[in-house]
Amino acid sequence: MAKSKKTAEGSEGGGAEQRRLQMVDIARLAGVSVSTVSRALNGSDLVNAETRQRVADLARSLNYSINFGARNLRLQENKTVAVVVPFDAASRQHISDPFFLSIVGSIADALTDRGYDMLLSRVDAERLDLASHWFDSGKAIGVILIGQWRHHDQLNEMAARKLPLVVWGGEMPQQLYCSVGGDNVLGGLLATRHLLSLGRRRVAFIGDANLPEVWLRREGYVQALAEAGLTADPALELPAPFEPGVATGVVQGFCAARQDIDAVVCCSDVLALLTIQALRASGRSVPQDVAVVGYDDMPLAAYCDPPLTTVHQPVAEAGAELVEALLGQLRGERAGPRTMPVYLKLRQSAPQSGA
Amino acid sequence: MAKSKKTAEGSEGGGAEQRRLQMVDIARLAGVSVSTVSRALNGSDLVNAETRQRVADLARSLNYSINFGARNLRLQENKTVAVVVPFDAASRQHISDPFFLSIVGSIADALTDRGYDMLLSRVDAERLDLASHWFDSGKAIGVILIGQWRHHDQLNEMAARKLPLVVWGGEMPQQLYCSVGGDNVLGGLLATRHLLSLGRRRVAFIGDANLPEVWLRREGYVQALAEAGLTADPALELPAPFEPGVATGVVQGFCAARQDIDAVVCCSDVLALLTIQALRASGRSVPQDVAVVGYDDMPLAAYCDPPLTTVHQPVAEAGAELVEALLGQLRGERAGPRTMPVYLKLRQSAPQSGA
DNA sequence: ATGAAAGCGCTAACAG
DNA sequence: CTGTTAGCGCTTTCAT
Repeated sequence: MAKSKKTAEGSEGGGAEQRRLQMVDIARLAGVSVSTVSRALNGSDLVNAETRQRVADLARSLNYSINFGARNLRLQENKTVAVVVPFDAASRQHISDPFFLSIVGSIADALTDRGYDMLLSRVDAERLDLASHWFDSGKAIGVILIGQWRHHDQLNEMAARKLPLVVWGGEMPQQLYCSVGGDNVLGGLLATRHLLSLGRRRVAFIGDANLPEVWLRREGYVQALAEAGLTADPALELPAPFEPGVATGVVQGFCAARQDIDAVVCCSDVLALLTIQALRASGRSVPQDVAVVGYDDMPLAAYCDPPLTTVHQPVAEAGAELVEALLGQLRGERAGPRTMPVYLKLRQSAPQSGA
Repeated sequence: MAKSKKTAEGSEGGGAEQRRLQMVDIARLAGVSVSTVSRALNGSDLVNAETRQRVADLARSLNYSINFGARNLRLQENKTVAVVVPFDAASRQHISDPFFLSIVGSIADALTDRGYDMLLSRVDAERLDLASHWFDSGKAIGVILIGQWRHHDQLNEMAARKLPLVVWGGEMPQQLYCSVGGDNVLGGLLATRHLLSLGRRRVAFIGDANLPEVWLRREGYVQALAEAGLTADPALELPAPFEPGVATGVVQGFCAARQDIDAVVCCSDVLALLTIQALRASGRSVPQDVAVVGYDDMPLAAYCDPPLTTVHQPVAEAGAELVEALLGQLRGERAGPRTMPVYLKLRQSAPQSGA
């Protein structure tokens, strides 16, 4: 408000705490015009090598860095990508699932490697469409959304509006947006098939099939059951959400009620952990009485009690895939959804039959 | 490069996929000047209420959002904060410790609540000073750094350069920068005192005391030992880093070599997990033979094997504290370091004596 | 109550 | 090779 001092606060005094250095300053000091400084700093060969060096040195010694806001405005360019993590509005649960956090880290690396900045934010999982704000406002050139949640429809609509968008999640029929994700059907299949190979026959499935990824995993689950001549029993399915706060009670109730199950496929490692606790609370041991398979293979999965047998998701590669998909889209490429391989990591919660 | 089409691509055709809507567009459609649109959208009462409404409606129906780059440039203002997570250059370990990730989530919430954006990035832990780039380049109004690591000196220098900076970490003597952190001395004290109260006498300490936070925790460790009439035995201290990749081998070697220890204070929950694994590998049980206390109380600490007794850090409050400290600094307040209380969360890895 | 014009820090024609 | 000039999209005096 009250800061209209234009040119003042020069180089004389000792208290230049405030104004940020800009091109005109280094231009003056170097005795050239701002254009020359601009060119020099951008390594243009239109400027004398000696001058270029002098300007560069001066800039470095003064610790000058360019004002990207101005540069971007002028160039109509932007190197920022918005990464948006949905949160559960009801519980207002924070970003906390280790898997989502890992994906974010992976994206951060991929963006950094390519010279992009990452704007991280959260959005109400019921209003995924609000994520387009980052693009609309020019703050980001595109959006990477972590998870589809319950709003496939909103995502399709965003894609229809030509929002540069990539979503971590499963590939659904008639999908307009670009998704990148693990092979969920395969994951569900491998997990279930393994449990059946252990001789288990009452295999429960824990996860909210309203979410595309879970729906697909359930497809794999059903398919594996069919291979073994079994059909899915609705009584063995529990639509628990990913948020531990909400899931805990639900899972406890389920485990206490279903004393007949001998195996569980969980849709995240955190759910698997909760399930194991609930099973023990109801007097059963894991894996002896009930074998449990998790999903994600989070970094800590190997250090749980017992170490989790789980479906490994390709987190390390995920970041690069998501970023490449987005940049490809911006280059005008018509990138379709991408499904990445997953595999079953065997540990103690559902060990190899011999173990 | 090849996009100099100025005014064209108007309202006629059907293929207006490209150019982003701007004030001049809605001005034209509303039949007013851009100044009026600007004022209307900013709720200035200099504009006729009816006009203001009409403009607002039009903007909303067209899904217009303002270009913040331009706005910020004009207003010399910026609502973006850089959050920087150091990474280990040697191992190129990703952001992965659950504790750091939790802190980031907490900061994200705090910033969102206050209407700020968060730019997330990583920096080489040996060159923390590079984090100032976000400020220097005008991309962010300040920097929140997660952890002090080995470069207290660089942080002091950054603060001396008047960089708006807040660091998660411990309070060190002669510190020029603003830090916010848990009470590390107290944490170390509580952990050690508890183990001693269990009758343990050979208490190891695992953590790299070159890091200020660890150094302070060790102070508490030494203090608790002194209370019990003991002195720290250098042979019981292991300077293991936080990165699991590097730490694993070091911890295994230590546990195999030191068969005499009966308790361990670890400087993170992940280190505690690694330690427990290593102890078991060398034939000892936890907590019977060796009791283990972790640090952080990460979300999964309760679900490990065994559930971890650990020093609880105030993650949920941390975000707000860090953000407030930074904003205070920007308002010119001379905010000193802030130390937040911690407490010991008792679980099975070092249970209450009765258990 | 509204419009015209200037300018935030930078880049890119366009002249020299 | 270098300087002058115009303008990115917006806000804000200054005139109406």
